[in-house]
Amino acid sequence: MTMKPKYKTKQREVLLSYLKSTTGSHITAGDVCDYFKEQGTPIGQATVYRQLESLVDEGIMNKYNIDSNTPACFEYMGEEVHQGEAFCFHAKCGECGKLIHLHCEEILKIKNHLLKDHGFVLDDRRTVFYGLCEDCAKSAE
Amino acid sequence: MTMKPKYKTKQREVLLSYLKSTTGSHITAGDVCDYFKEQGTPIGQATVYRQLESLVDEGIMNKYNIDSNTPACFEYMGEEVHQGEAFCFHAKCGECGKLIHLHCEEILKIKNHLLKDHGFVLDDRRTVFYGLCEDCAKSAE
DNA sequence: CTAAGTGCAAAATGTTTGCATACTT
DNA sequence: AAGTATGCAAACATTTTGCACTTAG
Repeated sequence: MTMKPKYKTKQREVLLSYLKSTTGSHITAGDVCDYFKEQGTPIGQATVYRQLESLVDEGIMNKYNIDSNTPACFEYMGEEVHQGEAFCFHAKCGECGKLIHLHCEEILKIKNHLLKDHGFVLDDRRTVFYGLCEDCAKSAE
Repeated sequence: MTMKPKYKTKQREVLLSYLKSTTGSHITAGDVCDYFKEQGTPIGQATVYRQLESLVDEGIMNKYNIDSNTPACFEYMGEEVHQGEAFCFHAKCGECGKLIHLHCEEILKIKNHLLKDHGFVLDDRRTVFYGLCEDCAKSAE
């Protein structure tokens, strides 16, 4: 577990506040950099990347790797401790790129199955289901 | 669907034959390039990437994006037509990198659930479950 | 005062592209 | 002959790193 002490810097504070404001949607490191640049208070990209990485370690942010060659997606998860209670899966449409949040109980079954029958501890926050959303599935066929 | 006519070139043949020999494991584009270089019969990396991409479109190979900043993983799926019948999910250990193949029926339930309740057509071949394998889960705690 | 964070510019990586040449059909 | 594929090198985009400097504890 990467859990070194954390300094409360101005950048981290401002970042965190902005990230919180994006709750429910997804942003890339680039988006974050752009935002602060436009605000006239730019933050070094190295800092953005490093903070984002820390926040993922801390469980405050989630990181999704949709495709190689596509920037990683981050999502604010809240600063409370998530002890395996909160769960949130994502389904990503490979066609239009839409990202669907799945909070339903059904999904938990698969988690239990993986654990019991495969000894595999599923990480809700890092798993993405790929496929086609309703709209794209229709127009595809 | 990207399905242009395909020429039967020497590179494609040799590639396909090698890829077939890797059935059951995973390789990166770099691995493929290295292999042929070592064999003394190098293939241009552009060709490797382009063929790999075609093969994915054709359903002969699968592509997995484990992490950004990590090369994409490819897996040989066979040249027979897979019409939604064959299914194969993967669980990836975020710790040791082990990749587990899941062929069990249980997993199909989630596919149906996503379809019925979310209108989402799950792509078996592109979805990867992230988490911890049995061994790593143990040593982690 | 020490450890950690910042920011810049420079690597590093993986993947894609332009283009002239060679091969398939 | 027409349409693809190949391969090289250059281009790209994202992410990481080295290093001197600043800041938090």
